[in-house]
Amino acid sequence: MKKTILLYGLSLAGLVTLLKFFEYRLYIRDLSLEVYVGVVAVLFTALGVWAGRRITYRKVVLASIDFQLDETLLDRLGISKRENEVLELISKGLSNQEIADKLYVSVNTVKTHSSNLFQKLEVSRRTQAVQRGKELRLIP
Amino acid sequence: MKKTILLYGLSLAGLVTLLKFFEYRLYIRDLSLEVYVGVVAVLFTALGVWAGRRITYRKVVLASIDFQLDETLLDRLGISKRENEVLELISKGLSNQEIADKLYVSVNTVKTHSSNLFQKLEVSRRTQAVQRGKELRLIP
DNA sequence: CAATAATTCATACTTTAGGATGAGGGTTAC
DNA sequence: GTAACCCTCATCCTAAAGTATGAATTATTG
Repeated sequence: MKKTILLYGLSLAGLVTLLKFFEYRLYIRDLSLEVYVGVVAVLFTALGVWAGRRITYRKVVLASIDFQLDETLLDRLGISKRENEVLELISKGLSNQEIADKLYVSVNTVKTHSSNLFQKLEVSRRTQAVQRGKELRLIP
Repeated sequence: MKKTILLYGLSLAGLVTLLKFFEYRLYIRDLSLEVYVGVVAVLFTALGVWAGRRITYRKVVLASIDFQLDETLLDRLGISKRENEVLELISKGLSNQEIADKLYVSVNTVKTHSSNLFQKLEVSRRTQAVQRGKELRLIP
């Protein structure tokens, strides 16, 4: 955000310099008012496009990357921390064994977690769990 | 797209009208050049922001909604129509049996398709296939 | 402290998935 | 027509996933 403000400030400074240059030439009378205003319009349109793209990009794209989990949703569904971890790893395409290795627990434990998780998500397979998890915004 | 162009044209027309009004007042000498240029700058910045947002929104958001499959990609990977269908249904969380029912074929056939599919996607499980399929933009 | 919930693990069993292979029928292109 | 695909199906086998149940441990909370 600070970077954006800085960039915006620098752009504005550059623009003002440019404008003053054109304004100077306007008073020297080798530039018509129409051309001057045209230059201003083009420059500020470009600035606006740049800003608009940046704002929208941050809103839309970064919002989906900087995924923030709704903790209260987990509570409502009665999904524990561990179960949620398992869900995330399942969604990454890991097998139960790989999940077990990553969490330093046995496969049986992973199976228990996933089984309980499926009940709470009202599904019966891991692929469905991933779908449901994305619907509920439990996973990105 | 046509709508965008139409809107853009109308906006420009409105802007030009506004500008001519201000230009008129400028010549009447009750407006300074600085104010006139300031108005121009603000108006065109707003126009740019609007256009920039719209362009980015269409690119980013609508591209993910109006999913369009790249046929050449399927060719390059050697994935057949049927295999691609199976991939889509897998990504929807269906079991092999459910896929078989939906496609009116036997489970064995679905297994053959999915097995061949996994080889072409270089994965070994359906969850990984879904991941890879999304990476490659084979599925939305 | 007692009740509750979460985490861990095991065992036994069923179901689903996946791999390997062969094979018949249909299209398409050379 | 025949070679190359694609789609279909089957069989056999292994691996992974999922269900059910019980139990021990550890926080946590009333």
